[in-house]
Amino acid sequence: MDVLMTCKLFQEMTMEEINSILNCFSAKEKEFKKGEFICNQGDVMAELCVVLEGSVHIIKSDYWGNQTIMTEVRPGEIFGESYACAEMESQVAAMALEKTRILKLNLLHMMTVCTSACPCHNRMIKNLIMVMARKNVNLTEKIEHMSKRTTRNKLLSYLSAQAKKTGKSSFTIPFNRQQLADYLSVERSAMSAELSKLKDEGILDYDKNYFILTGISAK
Amino acid sequence: MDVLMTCKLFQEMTMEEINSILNCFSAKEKEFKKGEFICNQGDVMAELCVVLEGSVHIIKSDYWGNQTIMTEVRPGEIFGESYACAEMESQVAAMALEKTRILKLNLLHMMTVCTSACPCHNRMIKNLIMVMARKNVNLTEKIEHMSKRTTRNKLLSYLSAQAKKTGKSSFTIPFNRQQLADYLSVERSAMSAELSKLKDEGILDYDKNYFILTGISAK
DNA sequence: AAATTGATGTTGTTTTTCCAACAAAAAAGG
DNA sequence: CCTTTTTTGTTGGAAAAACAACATCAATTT
Repeated sequence: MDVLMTCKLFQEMTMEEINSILNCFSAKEKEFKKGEFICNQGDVMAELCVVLEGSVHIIKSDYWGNQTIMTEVRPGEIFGESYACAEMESQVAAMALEKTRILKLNLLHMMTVCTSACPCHNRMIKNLIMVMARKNVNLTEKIEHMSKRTTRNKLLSYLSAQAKKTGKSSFTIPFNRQQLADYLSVERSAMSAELSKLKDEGILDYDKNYFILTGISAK
Repeated sequence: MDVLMTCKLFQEMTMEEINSILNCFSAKEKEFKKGEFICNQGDVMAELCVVLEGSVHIIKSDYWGNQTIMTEVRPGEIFGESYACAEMESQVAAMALEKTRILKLNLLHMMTVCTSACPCHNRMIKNLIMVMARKNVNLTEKIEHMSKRTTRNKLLSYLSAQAKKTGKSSFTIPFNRQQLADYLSVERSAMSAELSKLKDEGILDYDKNYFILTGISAK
Protein backbone atom coordinates (compact mmCIF):
# COMPACT_ATOMS: atom_id res chain seq x y z
CA MET A 1 0.00 0.00 0.00
CA ASP A 2 1.23 3.41 -1.01
CA VAL A 3 -0.70 4.96 1.86
CA LEU A 4 1.42 3.14 4.40
CA MET A 5 4.59 4.67 3.00
CA THR A 6 3.19 8.10 3.88
CA CYS A 7 2.27 7.02 7.41
CA LYS A 8 4.59 8.38 10.08
CA LEU A 9 4.52 5.01 11.81
CA PHE A 10 6.42 3.41 8.95
CA GLN A 11 8.91 6.13 8.22
CA GLU A 12 12.33 4.99 7.09
CA MET A 13 11.08 1.53 6.27
CA THR A 14 11.04 -0.35 3.02
CA MET A 15 7.99 -2.13 1.66
CA GLU A 16 9.31 -5.50 2.81
CA GLU A 17 10.03 -4.19 6.27
CA ILE A 18 6.54 -2.77 6.54
CA ASN A 19 5.13 -6.11 5.49
CA SER A 20 7.05 -7.94 8.15
CA ILE A 21 5.85 -5.40 10.70
CA LEU A 22 2.24 -5.90 9.66
CA ASN A 23 2.72 -9.59 10.17
CA CYS A 24 4.35 -9.14 13.51
CA PHE A 25 1.53 -6.92 14.79
CA SER A 26 -1.09 -9.27 13.33
CA ALA A 27 -2.49 -6.47 11.23
CA LYS A 28 -6.04 -6.94 10.02
CA GLU A 29 -7.77 -4.95 7.36
CA LYS A 30 -11.43 -4.14 7.83
CA GLU A 31 -13.91 -2.25 5.74
CA PHE A 32 -16.65 -0.04 7.13
CA LYS A 33 -19.68 1.46 5.46
CA LYS A 34 -20.64 5.09 5.71
CA GLY A 35 -21.96 5.84 9.18
CA GLU A 36 -20.67 2.60 10.67
CA PHE A 37 -18.84 2.72 14.00
CA ILE A 38 -15.24 1.49 14.05
CA CYS A 39 -15.16 1.65 17.80
CA ASN A 40 -17.41 2.89 20.55
CA GLN A 41 -16.89 4.97 23.64
CA GLY A 42 -16.00 2.56 26.44
CA ASP A 43 -14.42 -0.09 24.20
CA VAL A 44 -11.19 -1.59 25.40
CA MET A 45 -8.78 -0.82 22.61
CA ALA A 46 -5.67 -2.92 22.25
CA GLU A 47 -5.33 -1.81 18.68
CA LEU A 48 -3.93 1.10 16.81
CA CYS A 49 -5.88 1.99 13.66
CA VAL A 50 -4.45 3.27 10.40
CA VAL A 51 -6.86 4.79 7.90
CA LEU A 52 -6.11 3.32 4.46
CA GLU A 53 -9.00 4.84 2.54
CA GLY A 54 -11.96 7.05 3.32
CA SER A 55 -12.22 9.20 6.43
CA VAL A 56 -13.13 8.88 10.08
CA HIS A 57 -14.66 11.22 12.64
CA ILE A 58 -13.56 10.94 16.24
CA ILE A 59 -16.67 11.65 18.29
CA LYS A 60 -17.16 12.27 21.96
CA SER A 61 -20.54 12.13 23.64
CA ASP A 62 -21.09 13.50 27.10
CA TYR A 63 -23.16 12.38 30.05
CA TRP A 64 -26.33 13.75 28.49
CA GLY A 65 -25.67 12.33 25.05
CA ASN A 66 -24.56 15.52 23.34
CA GLN A 67 -22.01 14.72 20.67
CA THR A 68 -18.93 16.62 19.57
CA ILE A 69 -16.73 15.89 16.60
CA MET A 70 -13.19 16.13 17.87
CA THR A 71 -11.11 15.44 14.78
CA GLU A 72 -11.24 14.03 11.32
CA VAL A 73 -8.72 11.32 10.47
CA ARG A 74 -7.68 10.87 6.84
CA PRO A 75 -5.73 8.25 4.89
CA GLY A 76 -2.21 7.67 6.21
CA GLU A 77 -3.14 9.01 9.63
CA ILE A 78 -3.72 6.94 12.75
CA PHE A 79 -6.04 6.94 15.73
CA GLY A 80 -6.64 4.94 18.87
CA GLU A 81 -2.94 4.69 19.69
CA SER A 82 -3.27 6.69 22.92
CA TYR A 83 -5.94 4.46 24.40
CA ALA A 84 -4.17 1.32 23.22
CA CYS A 85 -0.85 2.39 24.74
CA ALA A 86 -2.42 3.73 27.91
CA GLU A 87 -4.38 0.50 28.29
CA MET A 88 -7.54 2.49 28.88
CA GLU A 89 -11.08 2.28 27.68
CA SER A 90 -11.62 4.52 24.70
CA GLN A 91 -13.19 7.80 25.72
CA VAL A 92 -14.25 8.45 22.15
CA ALA A 93 -16.03 6.71 19.33
CA ALA A 94 -14.82 6.51 15.74
CA MET A 95 -17.27 6.63 12.85
CA ALA A 96 -16.66 6.08 9.14
CA LEU A 97 -17.70 9.17 7.19
CA GLU A 98 -17.80 7.24 3.95
CA LYS A 99 -16.73 3.80 2.77
CA THR A 100 -13.54 3.40 4.79
CA ARG A 101 -10.79 0.83 5.02
CA ILE A 102 -8.94 0.48 8.31
CA LEU A 103 -5.80 -1.41 9.25
CA LYS A 104 -5.73 -2.56 12.87
CA LEU A 105 -2.39 -3.24 14.53
CA ASN A 106 -2.46 -5.16 17.78
CA LEU A 107 -0.14 -3.49 20.28
CA LEU A 108 -0.66 -6.01 23.06
CA HIS A 109 2.58 -7.87 22.45
CA MET A 110 4.42 -4.85 21.18
CA MET A 111 7.09 -4.95 23.86
CA THR A 112 7.35 -8.66 24.55
CA VAL A 113 7.70 -10.58 21.31
CA CYS A 114 9.78 -10.40 18.22
CA THR A 115 13.36 -9.66 19.13
CA SER A 116 14.93 -10.85 15.92
CA ALA A 117 12.33 -12.17 13.53
CA CYS A 118 11.22 -8.76 12.40
CA PRO A 119 14.03 -6.33 11.73
CA CYS A 120 12.12 -3.14 12.13
CA HIS A 121 10.22 -3.79 15.28
CA ASN A 122 12.41 -1.32 17.13
CA ARG A 123 12.10 1.27 14.42
CA MET A 124 8.34 0.94 14.59
CA ILE A 125 8.35 1.50 18.34
CA LYS A 126 10.59 4.50 17.92
CA ASN A 127 8.25 5.89 15.27
CA LEU A 128 5.26 5.35 17.53
CA ILE A 129 7.02 7.17 20.34
CA MET A 130 7.84 10.03 18.01
CA VAL A 131 4.28 10.28 16.75
CA MET A 132 2.94 10.41 20.29
CA ALA A 133 5.57 12.89 21.42
CA ARG A 134 4.79 15.20 18.51
CA LYS A 135 1.10 14.97 19.19
CA ASN A 136 1.84 15.80 22.78
CA VAL A 137 3.79 18.90 21.86
CA ASN A 138 1.03 20.01 19.51
CA LEU A 139 -1.70 19.49 22.08
CA THR A 140 0.28 21.40 24.68
CA GLU A 141 0.78 24.24 22.25
CA LYS A 142 -2.91 24.35 21.42
CA ILE A 143 -3.81 24.46 25.09
CA GLU A 144 -1.36 27.29 25.56
CA HIS A 145 -3.21 29.35 22.94
CA MET A 146 -6.68 28.36 24.07
CA SER A 147 -5.94 29.20 27.67
CA LYS A 148 -5.71 32.89 26.83
CA ARG A 149 -8.85 34.68 27.92
CA THR A 150 -9.62 36.90 24.95
CA THR A 151 -9.80 36.25 21.24
CA ARG A 152 -7.14 38.91 20.77
CA ASN A 153 -4.72 37.15 23.09
CA LYS A 154 -5.47 33.76 21.58
CA LEU A 155 -4.61 35.19 18.18
CA LEU A 156 -1.44 36.82 19.42
CA SER A 157 -0.42 33.65 21.20
CA TYR A 158 -0.89 31.59 18.07
CA LEU A 159 0.66 34.05 15.65
CA SER A 160 3.64 34.80 17.86
CA ALA A 161 4.26 31.06 18.19
CA GLN A 162 4.35 30.79 14.41
CA ALA A 163 6.75 33.71 14.23
CA LYS A 164 8.99 32.10 16.80
CA LYS A 165 8.89 28.76 15.01
CA THR A 166 9.83 30.13 11.63
CA GLY A 167 12.28 32.56 13.19
CA LYS A 168 10.80 35.34 11.05
CA SER A 169 8.22 38.00 11.68
CA SER A 170 6.42 37.09 8.46
CA PHE A 171 4.98 33.67 7.72
CA THR A 172 2.13 31.75 6.17
CA ILE A 173 -0.33 29.81 8.31
CA PRO A 174 -1.92 26.50 7.29
CA PHE A 175 -5.45 27.58 8.17
CA ASN A 176 -8.13 29.67 6.58
CA ARG A 177 -10.19 31.90 8.85
CA GLN A 178 -12.79 29.33 9.77
CA GLN A 179 -10.18 26.70 10.50
CA LEU A 180 -8.16 29.10 12.62
CA ALA A 181 -11.28 30.06 14.55
CA ASP A 182 -12.07 26.38 15.13
CA TYR A 183 -8.51 25.69 16.21
CA LEU A 184 -8.64 28.50 18.76
CA SER A 185 -12.26 27.77 19.68
CA VAL A 186 -13.59 31.25 18.93
CA GLU A 187 -16.15 32.83 16.62
CA ARG A 188 -14.91 33.34 13.10
CA SER A 189 -16.52 36.73 12.66
CA ALA A 190 -15.37 38.02 16.02
CA MET A 191 -11.90 36.79 15.21
CA SER A 192 -11.97 38.54 11.85
CA ALA A 193 -12.99 41.75 13.58
CA GLU A 194 -10.18 41.36 16.08
CA LEU A 195 -7.68 40.80 13.27
CA SER A 196 -8.82 44.05 11.65
CA LYS A 197 -8.38 45.86 14.92
CA LEU A 198 -4.86 44.50 15.37
CA LYS A 199 -4.06 45.62 11.84
CA ASP A 200 -5.44 49.11 12.55
CA GLU A 201 -3.35 49.33 15.67
CA GLY A 202 -0.26 48.48 13.66
CA ILE A 203 0.53 45.36 15.65
CA LEU A 204 0.38 43.14 12.61
CA ASP A 205 -0.46 43.02 8.95
CA TYR A 206 -1.88 40.26 6.84
CA ASP A 207 -3.19 39.19 3.50
CA LYS A 208 -5.10 35.93 3.44
CA ASN A 209 -2.86 33.34 5.10
CA TYR A 210 0.21 35.56 5.05
CA PHE A 211 0.92 37.42 8.29
CA ILE A 212 3.51 39.93 9.41
CA LEU A 213 4.06 40.76 13.06
CA THR A 214 5.24 44.32 13.36
CA GLY A 215 4.35 46.45 16.36
CA ILE A 216 4.90 45.81 20.01
CA SER A 217 2.18 44.14 22.03
CA ALA A 218 1.72 45.53 25.53
CA LYS A 219 0.75 42.12 26.90
CA MET B 1 16.15 6.56 45.74
CA ASP B 2 12.68 6.22 47.15
CA VAL B 3 11.44 8.91 44.80
CA LEU B 4 12.27 6.77 41.80
CA MET B 5 10.05 3.97 43.04
CA THR B 6 7.09 6.34 42.88
CA CYS B 7 7.98 7.47 39.35
CA LYS B 8 5.69 6.03 36.68
CA LEU B 9 8.71 5.43 34.48
CA PHE B 10 10.03 2.77 36.81
CA GLN B 11 6.80 1.04 37.68
CA GLU B 12 7.02 -2.70 38.24
CA MET B 13 10.77 -2.57 38.64
CA THR B 14 12.97 -3.54 41.55
CA MET B 15 15.70 -1.31 42.95
CA GLU B 16 18.39 -3.30 41.14
CA GLU B 17 16.53 -3.10 37.87
CA ILE B 18 16.14 0.64 38.23
CA ASN B 19 19.85 0.91 38.91
CA SER B 20 20.72 -1.01 35.79
CA ILE B 21 18.35 1.21 33.82
CA LEU B 22 19.98 4.35 35.17
CA ASN B 23 23.30 2.99 34.04
CA CYS B 24 22.01 2.06 30.66
CA PHE B 25 20.57 5.52 30.07
CA SER B 26 23.72 7.15 31.41
CA ALA B 27 21.71 8.94 34.08
CA LYS B 28 23.34 12.00 35.57
CA GLU B 29 22.25 13.79 38.67
CA LYS B 30 22.47 17.56 38.72
CA GLU B 31 21.65 20.13 41.34
CA PHE B 32 20.16 23.53 40.61
CA LYS B 33 19.80 26.57 42.82
CA LYS B 34 16.60 28.50 43.23
CA GLY B 35 15.86 30.46 40.08
CA GLU B 36 18.40 28.60 37.98
CA PHE B 37 17.37 27.37 34.53
CA ILE B 38 17.51 23.63 33.91
CA CYS B 39 16.89 24.15 30.24
CA ASN B 40 16.03 27.06 27.98
CA GLN B 41 13.54 27.57 25.21
CA GLY B 42 15.26 26.50 22.00
CA ASP B 43 17.57 23.96 23.61
CA VAL B 44 17.93 20.64 21.85
CA MET B 45 16.83 18.14 24.45
CA ALA B 46 17.98 14.57 24.14
CA GLU B 47 17.25 14.01 27.78
CA LEU B 48 14.29 13.18 29.91
CA CYS B 49 14.39 14.80 33.34
CA VAL B 50 13.13 13.30 36.59
CA VAL B 51 12.67 15.63 39.54
CA LEU B 52 14.25 14.01 42.60
CA GLU B 53 13.86 16.88 45.03
CA GLY B 54 12.51 20.42 44.91
CA SER B 55 10.18 21.69 42.22
CA VAL B 56 10.32 23.03 38.71
CA HIS B 57 8.24 25.48 36.71
CA ILE B 58 7.79 24.90 33.01
CA ILE B 59 7.76 28.35 31.45
CA LYS B 60 6.86 29.53 27.99
CA SER B 61 7.78 32.96 26.68
CA ASP B 62 6.21 34.33 23.55
CA TYR B 63 7.50 36.46 20.69
CA TRP B 64 7.30 39.61 22.79
CA GLY B 65 8.87 38.09 25.86
CA ASN B 66 5.72 37.63 27.93
CA GLN B 67 6.07 34.60 30.16
CA THR B 68 3.51 32.02 31.19
CA ILE B 69 3.93 29.30 33.76
CA MET B 70 2.54 26.18 32.17
CA THR B 71 2.95 23.55 34.86
CA GLU B 72 4.74 22.77 38.05
CA VAL B 73 6.69 19.53 38.21
CA ARG B 74 7.23 17.88 41.59
CA PRO B 75 9.40 15.03 42.89
CA GLY B 76 8.77 11.73 41.11
CA GLU B 77 7.37 13.48 38.06
CA ILE B 78 9.15 13.94 34.76
CA PHE B 79 9.47 16.60 32.09
CA GLY B 80 11.18 17.10 28.77
CA GLU B 81 10.26 13.65 27.52
CA SER B 82 8.09 14.97 24.68
CA TYR B 83 10.79 17.13 23.19
CA ALA B 84 13.40 14.43 23.67
CA CYS B 85 11.26 11.80 21.97
CA ALA B 86 10.06 14.13 19.23
CA GLU B 87 13.66 15.17 18.59
CA MET B 88 12.60 18.79 18.66
CA GLU B 89 13.97 21.93 20.19
CA SER B 90 12.33 22.59 23.51
CA GLN B 91 9.54 25.13 23.19
CA VAL B 92 9.65 25.77 26.90
CA ALA B 93 12.13 26.58 29.61
CA ALA B 94 12.41 24.85 32.97
CA MET B 95 13.34 26.78 36.08
CA ALA B 96 14.10 25.50 39.58
CA LEU B 97 11.68 27.03 42.08
CA GLU B 98 13.95 26.12 44.97
CA LYS B 99 17.03 24.00 45.51
CA THR B 100 16.28 21.15 43.11
CA ARG B 101 17.90 17.87 42.18
CA ILE B 102 17.31 16.50 38.69
CA LEU B 103 18.11 13.15 37.15
CA LYS B 104 18.75 13.31 33.41
CA LEU B 105 18.24 10.20 31.30
CA ASN B 106 19.69 10.22 27.83
CA LEU B 107 17.15 8.85 25.37
CA LEU B 108 19.40 9.08 22.32
CA HIS B 109 20.28 5.41 22.26
CA MET B 110 17.03 4.29 23.77
CA MET B 111 16.03 2.12 20.83
CA THR B 112 19.40 0.98 19.57
CA VAL B 113 21.50 -0.35 22.42
CA CYS B 114 21.10 -2.75 25.25
CA THR B 115 19.25 -5.81 24.02
CA SER B 116 20.27 -8.13 26.80
CA ALA B 117 22.58 -6.40 29.24
CA CYS B 118 19.79 -4.57 31.01
CA PRO B 119 16.75 -6.69 31.73
CA CYS B 120 14.23 -3.94 32.06
CA HIS B 121 15.02 -1.83 29.06
CA ASN B 122 11.83 -2.98 27.40
CA ARG B 123 9.78 -2.40 30.49
CA MET B 124 11.16 1.12 30.69
CA ILE B 125 10.18 1.83 27.09
CA LYS B 126 6.73 0.44 27.71
CA ASN B 127 6.39 2.65 30.78
CA LEU B 128 7.51 5.68 28.83
CA ILE B 129 4.95 4.93 26.14
CA MET B 130 2.26 4.57 28.77
CA VAL B 131 3.19 7.83 30.45
CA MET B 132 3.04 9.68 27.15
CA ALA B 133 -0.19 8.00 26.09
CA ARG B 134 -1.85 8.92 29.39
CA LYS B 135 -0.64 12.48 29.10
CA ASN B 136 -2.06 12.54 25.62
CA VAL B 137 -5.47 11.37 26.74
CA ASN B 138 -5.48 13.94 29.53
CA LEU B 139 -4.49 16.79 27.24
CA THR B 140 -7.16 15.82 24.75
CA GLU B 141 -9.75 15.73 27.49
CA LYS B 142 -8.72 19.13 28.74
CA ILE B 143 -8.97 20.57 25.25
CA GLU B 144 -12.42 19.09 24.92
CA HIS B 145 -13.56 21.01 28.02
CA MET B 146 -11.75 24.21 27.16
CA SER B 147 -13.17 24.29 23.66
CA LYS B 148 -16.66 24.96 25.01
CA ARG B 149 -17.56 28.60 24.55
CA THR B 150 -19.11 29.48 27.90
CA THR B 151 -18.05 28.89 31.48
CA ARG B 152 -21.30 27.00 32.00
CA ASN B 153 -20.58 24.58 29.19
CA LYS B 154 -16.97 24.14 30.26
CA LEU B 155 -18.19 23.18 33.70
CA LEU B 156 -20.82 20.81 32.35
CA SER B 157 -18.28 19.25 30.01
CA TYR B 158 -15.84 18.66 32.84
CA LEU B 159 -18.37 17.47 35.39
CA SER B 160 -20.18 15.18 32.98
CA ALA B 161 -16.85 13.63 32.04
CA GLN B 162 -16.20 12.89 35.70
CA ALA B 163 -19.65 11.38 36.03
CA LYS B 164 -19.04 9.19 32.99
CA LYS B 165 -15.64 8.12 34.29
CA THR B 166 -16.87 7.05 37.69
CA GLY B 167 -20.05 5.63 36.22
CA LYS B 168 -22.03 7.44 38.88
CA SER B 169 -23.91 10.71 38.96
CA SER B 170 -22.17 11.68 42.20
CA PHE B 171 -18.44 11.99 42.59
CA THR B 172 -15.60 13.95 44.17
CA ILE B 173 -13.29 16.09 42.09
CA PRO B 174 -9.56 16.55 42.79
CA PHE B 175 -9.66 20.36 42.47
CA ASN B 176 -10.69 23.20 44.67
CA ARG B 177 -12.48 26.13 43.02
CA GLN B 178 -9.37 28.05 42.06
CA GLN B 179 -7.69 24.97 40.63
CA LEU B 180 -10.78 24.04 38.67
CA ALA B 181 -10.99 27.57 37.28
CA ASP B 182 -7.33 27.41 36.28
CA TYR B 183 -7.81 24.02 34.68
CA LEU B 184 -10.73 25.30 32.61
CA SER B 185 -9.08 28.68 32.01
CA VAL B 186 -11.91 30.78 33.41
CA GLU B 187 -12.41 33.26 36.24
CA ARG B 188 -12.90 31.66 39.61
CA SER B 189 -15.60 34.07 40.72
CA ALA B 190 -17.54 33.84 37.49
CA MET B 191 -17.30 30.08 37.70
CA SER B 192 -18.58 30.12 41.26
CA ALA B 193 -21.51 32.23 40.14
CA GLU B 194 -22.24 29.84 37.30
CA LEU B 195 -22.15 26.87 39.69
CA SER B 196 -24.72 28.59 41.88
CA LYS B 197 -26.93 29.16 38.88
CA LEU B 198 -26.68 25.51 37.85
CA LYS B 199 -27.62 24.52 41.37
CA ASP B 200 -30.61 26.88 41.36
CA GLU B 201 -31.76 25.43 38.07
CA GLY B 202 -31.62 21.96 39.56
CA ILE B 203 -29.12 20.67 37.04
CA LEU B 204 -26.63 19.71 39.72
CA ASP B 205 -25.90 19.91 43.39
CA TYR B 206 -22.62 20.18 45.24
CA ASP B 207 -20.89 20.59 48.51
CA LYS B 208 -17.23 21.50 48.31
CA ASN B 209 -15.59 18.94 46.04
CA TYR B 210 -18.56 16.62 46.05
CA PHE B 211 -20.88 16.95 43.08
CA ILE B 212 -24.14 15.36 42.04
CA LEU B 213 -25.47 15.64 38.51
CA THR B 214 -29.23 15.53 38.59
CA GLY B 215 -31.33 17.43 36.07
CA ILE B 216 -31.25 17.31 32.32
CA SER B 217 -29.05 19.75 30.45
CA ALA B 218 -30.61 21.12 27.26
CA LYS B 219 -27.15 21.39 25.72
C1' DA C 1 -20.78 37.43 -18.89
C1' DA C 2 -23.89 36.15 -15.40
C1' DA C 3 -24.79 33.31 -11.63
C1' DT C 4 -23.24 30.60 -7.91
C1' DT C 5 -20.43 29.53 -4.27
C1' DG C 6 -17.13 30.15 -0.64
C1' DA C 7 -14.21 32.91 2.14
C1' DT C 8 -13.68 37.11 4.51
C1' DG C 9 -14.86 41.48 6.61
C1' DT C 10 -18.28 44.66 8.97
C1' DT C 11 -21.75 46.10 12.13
C1' DG C 12 -25.23 46.37 15.86
C1' DT C 13 -27.50 43.74 19.51
C1' DT C 14 -27.53 40.41 23.11
C1' DT C 15 -25.21 37.56 26.18
C1' DT C 16 -21.41 36.31 28.88
C1' DT C 17 -17.21 37.00 30.96
C1' DC C 18 -13.99 39.62 33.41
C1' DC C 19 -12.74 42.28 37.16
C1' DA C 20 -12.74 44.24 41.61
C1' DA C 21 -14.45 44.54 45.84
C1' DC C 22 -16.65 42.59 49.41
C1' DA C 23 -19.24 39.01 52.42
C1' DA C 24 -19.52 34.64 54.44
C1' DA C 25 -17.95 30.31 55.70
C1' DA C 26 -14.44 27.03 56.71
C1' DA C 27 -9.83 25.68 57.98
C1' DA C 28 -5.56 26.42 60.30
C1' DG C 29 -2.78 28.18 63.91
C1' DG C 30 -1.71 29.84 68.18
C1' DC D 1 -11.39 29.94 72.07
C1' DC D 2 -10.08 33.56 69.34
C1' DT D 3 -7.42 35.21 65.41
C1' DT D 4 -5.74 34.71 60.98
C1' DT D 5 -5.80 32.79 56.62
C1' DT D 6 -7.91 30.40 52.96
C1' DT D 7 -11.68 29.17 50.35
C1' DT D 8 -16.02 30.03 48.44
C1' DG D 9 -19.93 32.80 47.13
C1' DT D 10 -22.11 37.36 45.64
C1' DT D 11 -22.75 41.55 43.18
C1' DG D 12 -22.51 45.48 39.84
C1' DG D 13 -20.19 47.85 36.22
C1' DA D 14 -16.95 47.52 32.22
C1' DA D 15 -15.22 44.85 28.56
C1' DA D 16 -15.38 41.29 25.37
C1' DA D 17 -17.38 37.57 22.82
C1' DA D 18 -21.19 35.47 20.66
C1' DC D 19 -24.53 35.83 17.40
C1' DA D 20 -27.02 37.12 13.33
C1' DA D 21 -27.38 39.45 9.40
C1' DC D 22 -25.42 41.50 5.71
C1' DA D 23 -21.58 43.41 2.46
C1' DT D 24 -17.57 42.49 -0.31
C1' DC D 25 -14.53 40.03 -2.98
C1' DA D 26 -12.55 36.17 -5.47
C1' DA D 27 -12.92 31.89 -7.66
C1' DT D 28 -15.85 28.57 -10.20
C1' DT D 29 -19.47 27.10 -12.88
C1' DT D 30 -22.75 27.57 -16.36
